[in-house]
Amino acid sequence: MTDDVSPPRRPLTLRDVSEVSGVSEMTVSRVLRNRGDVSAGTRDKVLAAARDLGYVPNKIAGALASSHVNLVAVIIPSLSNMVFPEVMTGITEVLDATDLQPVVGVTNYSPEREEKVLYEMLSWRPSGIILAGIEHSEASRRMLRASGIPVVEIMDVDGEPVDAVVGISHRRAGRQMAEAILRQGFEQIGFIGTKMPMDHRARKRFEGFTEALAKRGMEVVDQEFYDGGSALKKGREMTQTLLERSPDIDFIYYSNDMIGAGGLLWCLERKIDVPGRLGLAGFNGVDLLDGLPCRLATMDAGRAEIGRQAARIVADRAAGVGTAGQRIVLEPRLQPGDTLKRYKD
Amino acid sequence: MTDDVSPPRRPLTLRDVSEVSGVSEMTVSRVLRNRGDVSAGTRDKVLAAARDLGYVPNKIAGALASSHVNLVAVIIPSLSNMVFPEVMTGITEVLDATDLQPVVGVTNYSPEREEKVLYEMLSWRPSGIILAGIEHSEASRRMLRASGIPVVEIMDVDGEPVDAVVGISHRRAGRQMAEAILRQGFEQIGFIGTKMPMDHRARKRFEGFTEALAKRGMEVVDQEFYDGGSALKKGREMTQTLLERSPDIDFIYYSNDMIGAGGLLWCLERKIDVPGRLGLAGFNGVDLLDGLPCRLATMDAGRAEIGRQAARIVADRAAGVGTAGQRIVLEPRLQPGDTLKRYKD
DNA sequence: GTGAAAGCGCTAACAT
DNA sequence: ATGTTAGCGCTTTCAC
Repeated sequence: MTDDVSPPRRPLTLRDVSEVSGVSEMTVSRVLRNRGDVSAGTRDKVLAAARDLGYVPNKIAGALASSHVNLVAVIIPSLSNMVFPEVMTGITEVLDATDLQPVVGVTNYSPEREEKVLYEMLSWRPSGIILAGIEHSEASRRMLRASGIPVVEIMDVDGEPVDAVVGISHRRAGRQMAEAILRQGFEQIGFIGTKMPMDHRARKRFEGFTEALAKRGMEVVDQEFYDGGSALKKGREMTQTLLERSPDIDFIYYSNDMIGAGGLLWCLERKIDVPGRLGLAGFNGVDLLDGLPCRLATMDAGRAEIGRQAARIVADRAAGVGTAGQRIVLEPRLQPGDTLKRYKD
Repeated sequence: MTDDVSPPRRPLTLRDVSEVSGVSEMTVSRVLRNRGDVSAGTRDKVLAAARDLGYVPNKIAGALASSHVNLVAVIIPSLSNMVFPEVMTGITEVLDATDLQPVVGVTNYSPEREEKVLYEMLSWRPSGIILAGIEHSEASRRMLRASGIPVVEIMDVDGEPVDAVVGISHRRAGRQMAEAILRQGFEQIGFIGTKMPMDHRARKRFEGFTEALAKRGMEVVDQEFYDGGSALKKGREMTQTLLERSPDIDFIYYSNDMIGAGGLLWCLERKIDVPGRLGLAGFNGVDLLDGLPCRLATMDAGRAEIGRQAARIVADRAAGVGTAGQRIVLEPRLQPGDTLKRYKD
């Protein structure tokens, strides 16, 4: 083995490895990709040369020549969210067993950014695209369709997917939560949520929720929307605001677990009887809730499972098996915790 | 404008746009990259053709031809962490003003995975690499050096960087926290942390911490380490364990805010006088703390700022300005909150 | 302002 | 088991 090389002015190429090992570029290429038959001797020579030189293949050239890219674009609205990291875990878990590599792009819930990120990623011709949500700009949908690449929209199934879709019905999740609440005899129901325009899934849950109430001739008696800042703190503040404005409220439905947890902490401090005097529920089933003094009722969307299924679809399609336009609808799981059940049903 | 096209069997190329618009490939290329002089008329024809066809450039070919890739590889240990998303925010903020695009890879604190992700990313010849931590396998360091690409190691400055580095000294952060605690007259100090081998920064903080105690002839009287699960819950459980085993403890230093918050919640429930009977401190300055009933003492590492500085270095180097081997040391900021100060100093 | 030719570093396909 | 040829879709360079 030679000395450590000093930083090269020109990136190394197959040719360099070929010259050092005395083997043709083609054979070097074969060795480096474990493709075709290569004798053990040649193999070792090549590997040694590549290692000594510190050669790293140029996938740009490789991809152009083979028109094959082992990248899967994953486009999500946010990282600070607790929910998408879990989806990523599921995706990685499945892709790790293949030669596909996830590449993450973040949109910050902005359709314009989504369009830009999508364009950028498509221009690298990935083997598949996984993107959060089912609402996209018309231009984005056109790009997706025109790409000819397997597309999996995740999280939400309420709408018209471009190709495959894996998720839950958020409308249904909202409906189910409303029904569970009504079943416990709560009657004055308030809502605290994110400002909607950006978050379609939260909006759909709210719609399903109010719809189920309406079916019983009821409606949300008061509501409050927030927009950034520490979710836990916001939950606290908004819960106080809501209860001061509408003291009769006996249940609050939160659009996510973080603000719900804030509300719960506030109630516990105030010694409010939960759920006797006031019931609470959130959405997501986040890990965090495990550490709270009492467990917030919530609904788990099975995010890791969504990631796994989406990755599986992409992996299959990339391998040439599997069919376009699959639709996988998962069932949200109600987790009653300690803040919902006044009676055993 | 023509009808919407049906999904093409073959991805579109410049040549397609060229034929439709009746302009040479070269000119089409110029228009699409806003390069060189093109007459307004030609320009419009080309743009219209590209839009109608739904053409998305092939960056693989472009990158090969120009040997220029507008990607910045960002390699981090985890997404579920609350800290890296903030770093990403800082990175994105700066790169958004350039034509560079961050691409995220996740290592799950595994050196082997780091090596693999790094190799994979280097093979796409990005314009820069930002990676968390300063400890890497020898093979990884060799790859980084050999790549000739600007490298910025972030978060931690205690060690020998490959090239540039932006972060804080975690050893110093640990030392400072110990000093702040001693200044408040605490004497029986316990520690609760992550199992170390994976997390070098937590280890260094602990080392700095014990070192500062040792300087006063003191040591950590008891400690407890954890390894996964809900951090909040673990914080709770381990705090209980520690205090039952060593009831004399009057301060607990946590290796991060999440377990610290769990401990704090547990103390509040037990009506333990904080910080009179027991002081608490964590590390990171996470947003979450804002929503707790009382503010945990912590130390902010300026994560967004780290991201911004790292991105700035990469952007400058990619633009040909700036020099290799920069070293930016940020100062951790103590946030005393409500769980540290028994006296005004 | 526009076009033609050459080639980026690799791999598919076909020799041998 | 190994080598040769052609070309992936762009951009650089130079010519007009």
